[in-house]
Amino acid sequence: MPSRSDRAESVNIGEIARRAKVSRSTVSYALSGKRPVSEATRLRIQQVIDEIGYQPNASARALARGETRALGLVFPPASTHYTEMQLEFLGGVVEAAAVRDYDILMSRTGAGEDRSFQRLVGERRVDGVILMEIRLQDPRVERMRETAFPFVTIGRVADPEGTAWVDLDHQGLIRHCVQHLAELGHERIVFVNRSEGLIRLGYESARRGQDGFDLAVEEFGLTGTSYSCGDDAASGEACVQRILSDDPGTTGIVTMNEAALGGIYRGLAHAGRKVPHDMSISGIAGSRWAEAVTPALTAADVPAHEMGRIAIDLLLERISDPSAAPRHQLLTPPISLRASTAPAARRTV
Amino acid sequence: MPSRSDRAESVNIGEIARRAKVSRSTVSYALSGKRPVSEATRLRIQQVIDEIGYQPNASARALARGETRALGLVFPPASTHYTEMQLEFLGGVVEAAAVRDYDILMSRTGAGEDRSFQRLVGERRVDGVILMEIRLQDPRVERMRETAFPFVTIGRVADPEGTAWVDLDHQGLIRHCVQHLAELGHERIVFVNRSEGLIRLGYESARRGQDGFDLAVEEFGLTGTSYSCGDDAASGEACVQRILSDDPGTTGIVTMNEAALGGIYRGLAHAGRKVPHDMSISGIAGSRWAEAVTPALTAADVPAHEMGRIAIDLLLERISDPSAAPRHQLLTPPISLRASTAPAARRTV
DNA sequence: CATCTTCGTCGAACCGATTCGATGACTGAT
DNA sequence: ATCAGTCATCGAATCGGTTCGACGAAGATG
Repeated sequence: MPSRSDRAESVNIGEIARRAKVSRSTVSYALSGKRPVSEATRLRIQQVIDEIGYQPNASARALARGETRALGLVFPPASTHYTEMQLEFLGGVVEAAAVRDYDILMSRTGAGEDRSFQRLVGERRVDGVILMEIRLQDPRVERMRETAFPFVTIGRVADPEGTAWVDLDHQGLIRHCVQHLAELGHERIVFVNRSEGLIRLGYESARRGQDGFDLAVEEFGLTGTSYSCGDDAASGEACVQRILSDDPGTTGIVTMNEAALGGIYRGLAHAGRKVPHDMSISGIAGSRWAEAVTPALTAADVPAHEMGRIAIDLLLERISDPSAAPRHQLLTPPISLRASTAPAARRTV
Repeated sequence: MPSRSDRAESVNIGEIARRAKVSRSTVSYALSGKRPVSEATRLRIQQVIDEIGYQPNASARALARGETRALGLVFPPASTHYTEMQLEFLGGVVEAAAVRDYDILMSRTGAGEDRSFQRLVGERRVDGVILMEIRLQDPRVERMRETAFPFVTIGRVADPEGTAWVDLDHQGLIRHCVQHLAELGHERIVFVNRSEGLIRLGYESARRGQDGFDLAVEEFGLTGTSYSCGDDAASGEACVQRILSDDPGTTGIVTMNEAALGGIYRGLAHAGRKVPHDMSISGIAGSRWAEAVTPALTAADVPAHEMGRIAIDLLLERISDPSAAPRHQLLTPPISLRASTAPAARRTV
């Protein structure tokens, strides 16, 4: 049975102090530079450190300093599928954090169950959190607002006043897609949104994308119908069948559902519709998904990696100066013209 | 200027003790149950806790207990693209860890630069680490072996003796794919591996998959050529062009490169080859990628989510009993027959 | 030469928990 | 009535750092 004293004998600051024949505080000051230390002792200390390979214990430091140098990334539970964009975003976050000497702690937060979330914030495991998958009305955001714990949202709530956030302008981007199709002469188009469930929950990108579609359809005087669609290929295929049976005269599809994209293409192929000759498609998607389909998708490329970096910067800003007004950033990436859109064919239905 | 005493006045165990009129140690015992506490005081303490919402500080607890209740996930740097499988795996890891009350700390480790890795292990931010993207000869593994820090590898090194790991049997799975094509009568097949760079680095799955292909081609008496291919659609398309110009008589493709899959299909479409009529394809891929292409890919579905769970279990085993012999698990998921393979056509070249 | 700084260093307190040994109250057996 | 044995609780030490106030020595100033 391990007794209290025979812990893993990690080298600690006391050991360094002893060997360098100085006090522990001097070692600390030599390392942090917060008070002057003579060149001679600094050298002696450094030598000892190099010799036995000392690295300060993170928990002890966190306790003493009152900051953990870790940030939380609260991402959605497994039920919803992950998208390329989320992964890309995660990479950006981790990378940007590492550069600034912060670690990223992952947390999944489900609907009611927020145990892991409580661990992060309540037990002060992190200095701030990034909330993903924001809903227009989001209880997590309300809670964070109350507790004054530093946070940033990816996506924005209905009333984002006083919160820091970074978001894609889904409304504007979808409007652009519609405009693009309208300019190509398409008149009967559809919108393939994400799943019914996400929309009902008030998932902000789905809602704002929907608004963008509805407004744009009216603005350009088109006929537009909307469909919700699960985040997988099979749902995409089924969705296309519905679309074509509802209105065989449809010539354009706008979508935000990158995971269903492969299925949408497959459904069209089965129905004998060629892209872009018989059907034009455009939307919002990570560039790798957009380029994985044939023909490649004309789409607004989500700069997910950069969004990760921005999120970190906004969050660190909140942490270092909590009293400053929160900033935000609304991104509008340009639409990459690829091969999936073409002028509307003169159809004689 | 904030002075030392006006920290964020988080409620601490002392505050609880004061209000409940007991000592701090009693509060601690009431919470941990490591010593008996009378029902009356336990209730009083619990009441105070509920009232002012106390949660023990993680850093302090980590320092006192000598364990952080966090695990590190060391994943590859951004240069290589992420695959569906990695994301799925990450989800499995985070979920399994959460269930066991552990958090996951992310770290990217590049070739030489292992600053973030040092933070995790050297500063004892975590109790153990999971290493991804293992190479046959992996310096990280050697280092971990020496330091006796608990770890698990995803994928196994050339000599995995004495390490805990979970891996896909790439060699066996690729052999199965080849066998499947051989049984369908294909005689001239190719292998589309991952990128040249990864193979050269000794990336274990790429190497073992290659071995599987080479051995199987010999075993079944086929003609087989291997190609390396970047992790993106464009590379996949280019690769198909090379394949068809090198040997137009090729009728089967086996691949481990899920990110290039879309490009492979596109290249075949451009060349006028129909899948599976003119060309059969099978391989190893996450089921979502396999089903995103048309026709859907006959492939060994990577149980990435489950691998994450297994990795956590193996790691926690190492942590709780470092002296026990490390265990491992080699997974051989069955091949899902989808629509991308068919009997070889009688070609008259 | 006494006084005032400045510099370098030290000891002690502190961060917020856990855990060990000790102590006092109560119970039950003798 | 006494003594041993539980049971509940407390105080103090500890984990490994950081930071504050103090203090002695050296150099500058008058």
